[in-house]
Amino acid sequence: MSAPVVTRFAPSPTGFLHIGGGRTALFNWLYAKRFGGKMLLRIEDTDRERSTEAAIAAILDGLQWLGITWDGDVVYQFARAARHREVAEKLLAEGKAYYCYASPQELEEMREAARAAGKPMRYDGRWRDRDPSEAPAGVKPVIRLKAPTEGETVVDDQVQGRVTWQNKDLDDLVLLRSDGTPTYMLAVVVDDHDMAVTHVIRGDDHLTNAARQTQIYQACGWDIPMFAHIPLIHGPDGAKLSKRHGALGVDAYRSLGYLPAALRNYLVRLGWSHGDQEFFSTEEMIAAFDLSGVGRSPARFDFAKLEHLNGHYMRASSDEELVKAIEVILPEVGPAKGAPAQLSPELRAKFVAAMPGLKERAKTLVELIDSAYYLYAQRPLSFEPKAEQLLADGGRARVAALLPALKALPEWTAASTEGAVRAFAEETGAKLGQVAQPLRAALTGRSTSPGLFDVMAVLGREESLARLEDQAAKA
RNA sequence: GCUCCCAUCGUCUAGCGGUCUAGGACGUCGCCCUCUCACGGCGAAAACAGGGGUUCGAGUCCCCUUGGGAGCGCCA
Repeated sequence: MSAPVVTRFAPSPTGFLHIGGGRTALFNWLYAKRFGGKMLLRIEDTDRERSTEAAIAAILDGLQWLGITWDGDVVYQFARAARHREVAEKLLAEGKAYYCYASPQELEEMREAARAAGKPMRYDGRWRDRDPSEAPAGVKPVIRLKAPTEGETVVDDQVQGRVTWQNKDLDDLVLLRSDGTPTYMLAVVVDDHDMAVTHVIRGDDHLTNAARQTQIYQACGWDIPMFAHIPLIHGPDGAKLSKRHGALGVDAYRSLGYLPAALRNYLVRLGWSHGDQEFFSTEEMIAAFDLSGVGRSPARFDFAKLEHLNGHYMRASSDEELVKAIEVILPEVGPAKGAPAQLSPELRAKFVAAMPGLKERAKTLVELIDSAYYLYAQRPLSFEPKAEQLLADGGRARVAALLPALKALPEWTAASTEGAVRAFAEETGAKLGQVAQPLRAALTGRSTSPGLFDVMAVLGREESLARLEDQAAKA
């Protein structure tokens, strides 16, 4: 009987949930689901200066939007400080850790000297074997781990393979700060142990930390969890995905008009693969996910591919789902694009009716809103340059000539208007496109749109004829 | 500087010694479909970083070089 799988996502609340964190959370979640285990959520808020309530809210909100759930209550690391200190003091009592009275300035000098000499920048262990009686008066000491000086520390990583460090290269890290609060290194180990975490899946910027944490586990005599360090996501330029390179919070992707399912599918394929499969439903992801499929090299973030996936998921969505998704972001992105912040029942009905033609042509919800301009546009319409050109180049005359036939239609449907327009084109010896394009321009203000006759059907007789008359009058 | 990690088309990747004249996807470029734009279909260009080994045989194993990345805090 092996212990049930327990993974955890442990962000520090110093900012929004960025895309890399989102993927880490996704991998942890998938792994837990795959093996019938649990994913825990721990907020690493021991940095009291930088942790904020707003960031915690943003992270929780981001996870929720992505559809990633966690088991049990959220664990706040700062609340466990007493337990962390207890472990540090236990190690101290057992002789596996010691008080270090070196001042920050002393440490800085040590680093400077090492840098100047081209040596590794490590703590030199000056208090490791000194008697506490030599302690300078009035200095609050930190507690450092008495790390092994010989031999090696090995991390058997599920993604990176077997990674080895010479212990002489690792220094005595601080476990407890002079103010009695735990360092990240200690807190992570104690929490993961107490939370019974079996698999630590995180970014490979933590790979070196895994070695140092392994030493803490060993000093405590605890079982070491499986480690899996996944490669980082880079920006399109290959550099680290940083804020200045446009690293966005997941909330930004929502505003950009991406669907959670699309982002999840994009993210899971960034660094992980399952043969040639590109599309994964959530169920398929869970069934197929494993650490053995995770690659070791960093991936660049590619918006073009994300857009393609998003278009795929939009087309696969029902009209009603799409309109609902639009309504979520409309208050935020609508007004700026000249669209309403909310859909009236009448407009909403038009959106639903036009959705089949609209969703074929958009890659994001924002594009969808934009291309639906003709639905919420008020007369007189504004025209894009290309549309204006179509009308100016004899288009208005054609619209005017065709108008009587459309007005005479006994019923107003896509089929009936199409019949009238085709008949008109045939009579006048024009190609359908020569008639359709000016009509499109007059009706939508654009040179591109969903099928012309669907547009007229959704707009209705009255509005369609009014827009056409607006142009015919100027012919 | 020191330690560690990585390296297949522009990008994400398949490949786990022979089935690779290297496959898929995005993007790009043609053609088809067509009332526009998309979607869809068909097709094309496009990669094993370089050099040494090991082996009957290397994209696949080892070493070096080069190029990326991460870490080196009383931050997380």
